[in-house]
Amino acid sequence: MTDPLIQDPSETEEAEAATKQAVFNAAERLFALHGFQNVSVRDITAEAGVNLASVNYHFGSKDALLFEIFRRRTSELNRERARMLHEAAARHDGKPPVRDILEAYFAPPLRWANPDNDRRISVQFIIRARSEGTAEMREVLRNDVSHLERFAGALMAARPDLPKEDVYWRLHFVLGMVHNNRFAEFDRLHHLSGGLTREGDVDALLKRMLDFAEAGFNA
Amino acid sequence: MTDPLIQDPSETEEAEAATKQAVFNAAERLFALHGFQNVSVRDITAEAGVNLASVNYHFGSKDALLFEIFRRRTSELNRERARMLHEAAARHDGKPPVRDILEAYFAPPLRWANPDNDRRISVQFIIRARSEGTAEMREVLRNDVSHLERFAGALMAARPDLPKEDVYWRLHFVLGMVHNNRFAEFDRLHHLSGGLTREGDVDALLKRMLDFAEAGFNA
DNA sequence: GTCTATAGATGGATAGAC
DNA sequence: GTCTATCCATCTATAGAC
Repeated sequence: MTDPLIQDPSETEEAEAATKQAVFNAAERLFALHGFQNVSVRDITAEAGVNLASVNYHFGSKDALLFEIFRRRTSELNRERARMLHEAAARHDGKPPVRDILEAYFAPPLRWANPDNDRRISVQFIIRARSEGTAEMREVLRNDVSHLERFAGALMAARPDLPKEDVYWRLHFVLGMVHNNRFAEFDRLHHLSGGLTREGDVDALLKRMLDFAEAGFNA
Repeated sequence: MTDPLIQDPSETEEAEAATKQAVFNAAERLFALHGFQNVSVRDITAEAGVNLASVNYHFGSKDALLFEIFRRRTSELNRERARMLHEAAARHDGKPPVRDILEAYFAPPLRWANPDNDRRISVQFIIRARSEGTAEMREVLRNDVSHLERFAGALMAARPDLPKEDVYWRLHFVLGMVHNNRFAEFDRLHHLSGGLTREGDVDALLKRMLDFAEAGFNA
């Protein structure tokens, strides 16, 4: 690399990585805010400040870009949940109580959604993927139940007296609570309550969710 | 109307109404199953067995058709909920308990979703509208909180000891439980539970939801 | 690698014949 | 009122110049 005409490869890689990352971030943000079908490749490249062909060059296609964002974010989120569940198990001789299990599921997306957290937008992206995702993404969601199985198993161990059928249904209700935490729903609630509710206080929201879900689960 | 060449106007009106109704039904079904953006005017007219121009002739535009379905179905659903809430109040001297209030909110969409009910698809349409709706529809949802205010007020009367802020948050959690009742989520739950859960039994599902929500609300 | 220009496909809307 | 043919806008993807 003594030839001054040859650009430092690390610089080239960094520039390439920077463009790719700019596209990734802009796409995640726009998809999360406006929905998958309402955002065009032109919108993304304009937001990222790169040329129109960048999406296809770096990701292959719009759908492939969407899928890569989806895969990375769900993977990161579920890993964090699994880690918290593991820690809860370690604290309780392998048998954590219901509330600790639910906290391992609730806390990661709530922390991400903190107003001063960079990942705030990622939560909205993931929630949107659940209802607007492509067939490919829904297939992944449908088949990748492994992380949910860990939580279902932990709940059954915590409440061995409860029929498994009941555990699954109550888990379904708990999931509904999480998936409903969208910007639009918070806005509506804020409007309805005359400004009483403030979703910015994630610690308070986590406690509210846990109080409700724990009581419901142990009904 | 003695001239046999003049068609009976009621027949004409019926034919027109039949075409319009066919478009309405096909659109509701396709939108509910595949999402708003994934269904074209061509898909709708093909499904309805009418010509391509029918949508614009009878409804003005694709968006206007979408909005008309949305308006009619949400109106019908909320009227049924209001009626049940009114009946619950009549049964309890104007102060129904939490469980009866929640039942008035839960029961109508669950009854509609019964497998042998024609309105089964309408519930899915409404749920989809909440996340995929146009700006116009979301604006209606945001502003038309009147029916939710009735339920919030009833809950506050049932639990005057509870801070209003808590009532709103718990109502938010309850709404999440309802909005999560989609085909895709039921499929996923069915897959996860190894077939233990059967959402076809709406009476059993209503009881499960009420047990969970009542306990959560009274936590 | 970047960017422009454009191909190729799709969809909403409409004119005009019947 | 119905239906066909078509216009026009938009979008993804890509070829080719630099």
